[in-house]
Amino acid sequence: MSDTPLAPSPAPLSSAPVPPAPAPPAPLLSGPVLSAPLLSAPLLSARIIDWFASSGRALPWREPGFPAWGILVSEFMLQQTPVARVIPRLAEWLERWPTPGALASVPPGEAVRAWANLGYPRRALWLHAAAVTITERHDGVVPQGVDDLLALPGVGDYTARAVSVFAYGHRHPVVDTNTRRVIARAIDGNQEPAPPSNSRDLAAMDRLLPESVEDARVFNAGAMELGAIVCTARAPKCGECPIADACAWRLAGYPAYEGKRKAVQKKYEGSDRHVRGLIMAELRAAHVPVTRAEIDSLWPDAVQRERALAGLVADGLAVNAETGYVLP
DNA sequence: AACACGTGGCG
DNA sequence: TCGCCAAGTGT
Repeated sequence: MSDTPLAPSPAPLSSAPVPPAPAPPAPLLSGPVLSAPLLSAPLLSARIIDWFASSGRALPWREPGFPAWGILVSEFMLQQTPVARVIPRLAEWLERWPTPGALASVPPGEAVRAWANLGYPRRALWLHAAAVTITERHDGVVPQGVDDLLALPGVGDYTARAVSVFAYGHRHPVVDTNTRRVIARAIDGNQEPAPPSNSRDLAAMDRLLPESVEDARVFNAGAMELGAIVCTARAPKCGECPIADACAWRLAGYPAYEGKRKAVQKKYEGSDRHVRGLIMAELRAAHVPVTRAEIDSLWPDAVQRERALAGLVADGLAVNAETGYVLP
């Protein structure tokens, strides 16, 4: 299946993802990029809401009655970690620590250990610290307001809004990387969004947000879901998209992205992050202090090794005990 | 604003 | 194979 005689191969303008399967659309717009949706906002949101009801995934945190604490934990775990890897860890976590108070009562290192290989272990530390704050300052109840949530460590603008909306049903725009891509394509006619700008992105989402509190919640989730499983970064499935006929990017003929490229992710192999990861894996696995000798055996370059270890200590992820290093 | 920060799966 | 990407946050 290596030869594709049918491939039209029209001079690749860039390395941009090939326009989705059902090749370029029928009528191309000749004019400039649109500044408003072709579909009225209510019509567009209704399409996404209906599509979400029929095609959205049944994820744990979408189950009726899923606790606010569970939503908060899931949002922490989902920061830069794929859904499939989060699901089993989340279940374990909530079984062990069903409330913020339960988590707050154990040392932070326990949270880091249970975080396992989800990546970015500082999130486990932040989640533990958030549980402590919730326990001490909010009577053990996850706060509902965006400002209170924002004050928690590790909770930024996305997570604060997501919890307020998905756990409590408040009406706010929620913008994540998926939503940004959907808006960039469907509304702005661009393959990729411009670099994130909080005020701009929230305003854009706010213009589409249904008035009804319940519709707004579902629309927020639906826009994210659409970006996650249909309007994907690499090979969007426009054939499955509920708003394909109104998509500005599609109607413009899938122009390649022109704007600023997002910084290329630095190579992981051999990086400081790599070394930190090796040390953290060792600390998680050990139930007695990890000796210097053991740490030294993890990575040959002493300078880089020390930098990584010092960084972990500075971040509070490792503690220098009498006989070696331990989780906090 | 640009970068650091883990880990693994997929095309 | 290897670069891109994944429900971001903090500095």
